[in-house]
Amino acid sequence: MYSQINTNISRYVTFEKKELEIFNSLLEYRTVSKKTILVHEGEMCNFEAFVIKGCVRKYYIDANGFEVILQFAIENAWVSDISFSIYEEKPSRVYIETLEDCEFFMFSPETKEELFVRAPKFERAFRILMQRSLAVTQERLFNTISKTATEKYLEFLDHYPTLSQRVAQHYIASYLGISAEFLSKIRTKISKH
Amino acid sequence: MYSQINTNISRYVTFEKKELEIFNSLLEYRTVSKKTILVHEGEMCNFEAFVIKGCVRKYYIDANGFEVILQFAIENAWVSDISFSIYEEKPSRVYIETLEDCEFFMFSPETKEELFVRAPKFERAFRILMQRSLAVTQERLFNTISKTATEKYLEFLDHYPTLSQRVAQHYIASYLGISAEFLSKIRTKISKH
DNA sequence: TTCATTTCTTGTCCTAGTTCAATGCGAGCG
DNA sequence: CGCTCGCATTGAACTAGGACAAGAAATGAA
Repeated sequence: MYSQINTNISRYVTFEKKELEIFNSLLEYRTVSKKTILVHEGEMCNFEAFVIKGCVRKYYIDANGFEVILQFAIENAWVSDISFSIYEEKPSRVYIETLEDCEFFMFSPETKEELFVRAPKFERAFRILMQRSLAVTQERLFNTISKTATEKYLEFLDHYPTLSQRVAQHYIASYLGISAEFLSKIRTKISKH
Repeated sequence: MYSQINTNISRYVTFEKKELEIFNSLLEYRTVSKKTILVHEGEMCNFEAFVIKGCVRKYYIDANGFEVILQFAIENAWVSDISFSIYEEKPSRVYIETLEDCEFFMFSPETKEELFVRAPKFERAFRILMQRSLAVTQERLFNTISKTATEKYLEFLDHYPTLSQRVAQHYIASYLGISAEFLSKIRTKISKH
């Protein structure tokens, strides 16, 4: 049960058995059914979640009421609203919603702090995870600015080959920052070569 | 001399005098004159820099040879290519260039590691800095996708009021993901209300 | 002070992507 | 089994923003 998350957290930092035991003991296992909203705008995002199974989307709603998907998280990915910071106590501006039936491991900010006190090496692991998320987000920002819709879509397929089978097209369009109709047109053009 | 950077690093974590002394002793002070490129594409980015004075830009060059500015860093900001990771040994894809004469404090990856060994609490401070950068980048991604060019420009002015006086318009355009000509048109429209 | 280089502006034409319908099409549900 | 209802497709008209070109203004080196 813990092997997935332990492999994930050990990717850049090597832990001793004892440290992983502390880690595992603090995790909260939770199943959530399809189409459940875990965080609403304006609420506090009081968890950090590791996806064991399933798929979620994290999104903002813009001034005109349009959803903008910031992240899809599938198996072995982490999701939370990091713009929330315990230090600033700002409420979340994002929504996090399951797209499939999901299994998670979750942390509250308090248990995360407890983890850092009891096994400080995790501070390092989470720093590196954070760093990688930042790298991914910067890459995405660059793509969003510099590539055409078609290029973005092809890159998406390349990068997340399974996801296009699992989530609705209009979610992918929202992730890419284009309209659902235009994505459909791109797809028909691509399919005829 | 160290007060700026010590205030910055102590913003979310409280350090003892001794810890700050270790930190300061590992910093490398460096002055760099205007229009110097600190990292070229394909090179390793072997530093993390804190801007004491001056202004730099960090940018990619896209497939068509266009620059896309990812970040401006002015006084009290950190800049480095985080997509570089010691763990992956990938060469940098970004350029970092000074726009004014600059003063920096710099870390190499090795001295950063040394810092973490000698004063592990810094691991936490850098995790939180990372977290904040991620929040800023996500906000920018959201704005890039959901706002019009005019909205983005007004928000930029609001967010970085001094920067528009300090850097060339076409750099701001590149940061906003729009053409320099179009930014000029936006500006004339705004100035006539 | 002058010349050169870079930056900014303005106009015209052009295109990638949007908006708004209308229609088709599965999949879940009674 | 048929009926929704959300999802995808297609088309036509529209627009935000880009590309190009040429001139004006500012900066800076000698």
